[in-house]
Order: sequence, then C-alpha cells, then structure tokens
Amino acid sequence: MARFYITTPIYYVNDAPHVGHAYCTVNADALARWHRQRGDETYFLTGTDEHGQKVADAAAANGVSPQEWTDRYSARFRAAWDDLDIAYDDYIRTTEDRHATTVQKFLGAIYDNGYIYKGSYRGLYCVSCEDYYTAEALHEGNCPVHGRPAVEMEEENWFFRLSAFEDKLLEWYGAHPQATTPDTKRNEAVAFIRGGLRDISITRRSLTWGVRVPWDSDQVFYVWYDALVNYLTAIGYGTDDAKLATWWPSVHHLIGKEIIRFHCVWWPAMCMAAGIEPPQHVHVHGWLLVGGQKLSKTMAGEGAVRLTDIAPQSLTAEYGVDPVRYYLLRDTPLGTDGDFSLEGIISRYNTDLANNLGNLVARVATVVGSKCGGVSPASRDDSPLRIESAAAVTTAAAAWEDFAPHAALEATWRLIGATNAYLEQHAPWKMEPGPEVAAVMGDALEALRIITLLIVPAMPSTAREIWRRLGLTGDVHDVGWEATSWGGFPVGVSVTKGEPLFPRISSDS
RNA sequence: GGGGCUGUAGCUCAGUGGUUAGAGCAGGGGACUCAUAAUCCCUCGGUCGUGGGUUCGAUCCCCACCGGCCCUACCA
Repeated sequence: MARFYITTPIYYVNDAPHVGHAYCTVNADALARWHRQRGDETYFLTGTDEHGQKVADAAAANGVSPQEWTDRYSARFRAAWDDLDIAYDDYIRTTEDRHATTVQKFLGAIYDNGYIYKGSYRGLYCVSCEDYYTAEALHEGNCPVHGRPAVEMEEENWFFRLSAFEDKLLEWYGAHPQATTPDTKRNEAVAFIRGGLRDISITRRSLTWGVRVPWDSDQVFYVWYDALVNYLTAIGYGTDDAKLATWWPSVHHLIGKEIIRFHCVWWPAMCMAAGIEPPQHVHVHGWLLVGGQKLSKTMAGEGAVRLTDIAPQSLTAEYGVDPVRYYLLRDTPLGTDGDFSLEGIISRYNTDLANNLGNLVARVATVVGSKCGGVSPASRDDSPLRIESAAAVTTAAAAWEDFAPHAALEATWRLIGATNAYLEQHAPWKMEPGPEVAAVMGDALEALRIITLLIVPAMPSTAREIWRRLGLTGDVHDVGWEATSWGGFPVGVSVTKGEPLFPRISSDS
C-alpha cells in the first residue's frame, strides 16, 4: 500500500487565522482526502508554532503566562480548521512535551555529529524589536520598524555549520530534481545555495520561552529551528522508531514561497547533519493577493484591505464551507500567485456551483422523478458519457498526484458540462417515458455518481449530500477511487430532489 | 545593491521555434423550457509589455529597457 505523509507549516500563534493560512491548509486537506480515497495510508499534519520572543511579549503584555496565551490562541486555529472541515490526523503544538523531546534528540544528534559549535553572534540589534537585523535590512542604520538606531550587540550562541552543506545540498538537488516543486522554486533554492551559505545562530540566551538546549541550560533554541523539527516530532523521531521509519523521508511539505529558504536549504541540511534523509518533497505555493481595492467597499473598515484581515470563518459564514474550499482549490493553481476577491468567490459560486453542478443535480432529479417514476434506470455501457467520465477520472487522478487540485476540478467540471450538454442533446423531458428516456437518465445518473466521487476531496459535505439524494447507500467517503469506473449505479434506487444545493447569489448583494 | 519570478483577449489564466495563438468568465446572437432566469449552440474579442538580436521563420531562444511581485537569513 502506498503511503502519503503531508504537512502544512505550523502557524505562528500570534497571527489570527487568515485566508492565506486557509489556502494552504485546505489544499493540504484536499490532497490528503484524495490519497485516502485512493486507498493510500495517509497522515496529514498541521499545527501551531508557539515559541519565541513575540509570544512571550504578548503574554506578558496581557498578564498571562505564555502557556495560557498559546492555549488560547492555538485554539483559534483549531476552530478555524474545524469550521473548514479540515480532517487532519495530528495537530502539533510546539509547546507539547513530545516536541521538546524530539527537538532535543534531533538537535542533540547534530551536536554529537559535530555540526554545532559555540560562537558569538555579533549583529545590529534593535532594542525595541529585541531582534537582530542585517545591515541591508536597516534604513540608514535605523530599525525598519521603529526607526531607531540599531546598536551593535554581541551574544554568545550555538551555531549550526550550514556552510558545510553547500556541496552536499547541490549534489542532493542534482540527484533529486523533484525534491522541490515547481521547478522555478527549486531554481530559487539552488541559486541561493550556489550563492554561498553562512553558518546560522540557532540558540538564544536572552529568552526562556523555547525548547531548552540540552547541553547548555542557559539557552533555548531559536524558534525556527525548533519549528521545523515538528515534522519529525509528529512521527515519533526519538520516541517511536517504527513510526518514524513508516513515514520518513517520504514526506510532502506544502509551504508558501516566502519560507523556501527554511524548508529547501536549512531543513535538508539539518536532516543531513542529524544523519537522516532530507524530506523527499517540498511543494511551494504562491500567495493570494488582494488585487485593487475591490474588497474595501464590502469588507469593514477603511483603506486597502489586507489579505490577513479576512477571517476564513467570516467567509464560510457568508458563502458556506464547501464553496470557500472550492474557490481556494479551483481558482489558484498551487505554485503561482493568485488574486483573491469576493467577486471571484461569487463568480465561482454562481457559475460553477449553482449553474453547473447544483443545477445539474436538480434537473436530473426532476426528470428522473417525472419520467422514470423517481427510480434509477440502468446506464448504458456504450454511453458517450462513459468516455467523458473516463477522461475526467484519469485527468483528475493525475492532477491530484501532481499537486494540482485546480486541474482536477477543472477536469471534473468538464464532465459536468458534458453531462449538461448530453441532456440538452437528448431532451428527455420531451420524450414519453420508456426505454429511451431510461437510457438517457441512467447515463446522467451514472455520470453524476462519478462526479460526486470526484468532488469528495474538495467538497466533503456536498459530496455526502448529493450521494444521499442519488439514493446511494453508505458514506461516500468510504467509497474508494476504483468506484469511479463506469457502470456502478444500482438500478431501482429512489432519487430525491431536495432544495437547491447552491442558491444563486444575486449580483446586487 | 544582489538573487529569483512575472507581464498573452475586458477579467483570471493555458500554450508551442513554423500553417488561421487557446480555455473559462464577462459581452453579443440564437435554441430550449427538465432545471436554481439555470442549460445548450454560435459569436465578438489579442500588433502574445517595449526595443533590438539570433533564425528561412519567434509569443516561444538571447540582450537591453519599462511595469508588477517575492527573497535578502524568524510573515500561508
């Protein structure tokens, strides 16, 4: 049996969950759902990143302990994912004991292997940010955030010998060209490595809210180095060798383009240093951008609306969970930047969901009701829709395999379009009840059954509802991908119509 | 400053060194009336960012420029 281990980044608790987080998480969820449907043993991990200075500061400012603070804020991410029907297998919090255990063992192994040394970090430090900046990041010597002069500070830290991995990383990318996709993103990572790697400071002395360095009790690991290790914590590194062997290194990290550096340079190097294989695959997606000021009039507040101001739960409340999932999956290919807009959601909703899919379900149910006694007739083995279905199934499977949910859905909607056209061509509503009507509607029902299976990863609730209306038994989520082959619709089951699945949104609202 | 990406129809995007550059949406016309005024068919629409170069021939390769974006060492 094939295995599929997929991760999202762990989100920093100080952020509110926003559409960007949702984009990544929904895509990971849909990919995981497809692999489960295909019968792969699947493990989908997401979680929250809860250490670091910013968290400690925010907690202090609010008069609570950092733990209380992170309890409260990580719960917001869980609530957002529950709302979006995200079926993760594990939710990791970096403040959990299991994580400290793995971080200490993993970084301990790197230390034992001689890739960590004590050095002093000298840099330009902004007292207000409590953070270091490079000279280039400063504006004429001043902190870009506070505008105050940065001062030169020196701190004794532990360093990771990243510079030792330049050649090894290049060699590895040469041997594993698909380790980072799409190609343009891999080129970016490789170009960065070619430009030369500096050792990096991986611990902090001035901070206590973090994972303690096992060989130096005065320091904690810097938040990024602890964060990346979460992918190993969840699969038992240092605690469960069998589980680790099951899932590593055949992992798929889904990340945004701004953290390529960490996932495609540091992370593989850290794995090499610890003596394990680097992650097999990192897939990099682009950003959702809010183009123009289109949103500002409908979103509360003045001025330009930032993507990070848009709460996923306000979108699902307005448009429904599955439509939001569909929009995120369908509108922007995983790898390029996309435009996010309410107009875009409404357009997808009305065109693809209400007019095409929802209306197809409604008209088929009505005609089966009026011309077939509300009971399913048999489909034909030589139906033209059989060819269309096979094409959609093949294309969708390849697309999901290739981290291209938008293409899988596009293929599915071609089948929906073909089914609508097929009905139009035969006009069964004009015919007298009989074998001819039965054949046409049997074909339409069978196409609809396959369509329902095809939308399972993207729209779990909608798939359940259509399945139920079609009179099919069991949970559609328990039906495997092999059932997408033509001819599986049972004869003689009752088809019911029901309310419109996606009532149109009027354009003036 | 350095590195990377991007600019194709009103909008969102595909695409290939070679006959008339594609899709969806939007626009226009027609058909139909089973269906959520949905659907189906036809159609309008692009000097493929600008200027050079390579080539028998470039939207596609090379160079420069212009515009947009990302990274430059803790933002999906």
